[in-house]
Amino acid sequence: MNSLHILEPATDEACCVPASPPALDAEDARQRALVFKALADPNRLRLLSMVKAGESGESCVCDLTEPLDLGQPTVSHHLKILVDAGLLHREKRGTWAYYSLVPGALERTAGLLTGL
Amino acid sequence: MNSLHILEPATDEACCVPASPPALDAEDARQRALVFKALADPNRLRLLSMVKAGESGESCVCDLTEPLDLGQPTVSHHLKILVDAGLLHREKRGTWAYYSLVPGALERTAGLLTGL
DNA sequence: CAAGGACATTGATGGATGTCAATATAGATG
DNA sequence: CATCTATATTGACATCCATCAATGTCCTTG
Repeated sequence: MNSLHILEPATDEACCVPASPPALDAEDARQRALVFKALADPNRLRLLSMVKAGESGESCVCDLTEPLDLGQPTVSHHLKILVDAGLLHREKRGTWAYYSLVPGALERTAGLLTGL
Repeated sequence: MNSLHILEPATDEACCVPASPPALDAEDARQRALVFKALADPNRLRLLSMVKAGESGESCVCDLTEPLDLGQPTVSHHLKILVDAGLLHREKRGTWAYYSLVPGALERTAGLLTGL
């Protein structure tokens, strides 16, 4: 906090009362930043919205590759990042890999923001 | 969507019905990604939480520099990114620059997620 | 078993990003 | 005006990241 909530000493030193302990320790911040890193790419946001919009709740890579203007390896790479961030779930059935939203993941991530 | 919600044609082609139009056009996705890019750094998350925790709702750079383990120019740089993203507000009073949360910004950003 | 298809992995590359040291700016103060 | 202090800006540098081409893996099907 800075100390103008009651008064300043009237002399100098009006500022620079080091803010309360960071309120978010370095490790916690690092963990949360990982999720936002996963969201910090336009194509990954589009992937999430496409998976969410899919009627069955699932989409396979080939469904997702064409609408974006990206190669298949790039889409696989983005999907892996979203899975690692805990936002998407991956299930391999036969030749295809089906991706679906992890239930509640978007809401929990939203809570990371409002609960800062 | 992929067509297993009722049945597969039993033959081939079970997959690869290109997902509905991306549900999020490229430009919209790019804009949203900008906000999440601003959040995708541990030190910026800590800055946000410190500003929010400040009793007066404001913090100056010198309040924020010490708790993090960063130089002053680096903190100024991060703060600028948060301002550009529309998350923080900057007001210069005298020698000091006071940063405060833009009211509702975190909630609106959270809405970007749940409303994907 | 051979061939083909769906997806993942690897390696390379250009571009973005976080950090710092040095410097600039601008307000306060003597 | 000269100096000090708080903050911003610039330039450099190392690292990370998005993308692609090439290749590998695994399943299916003939």
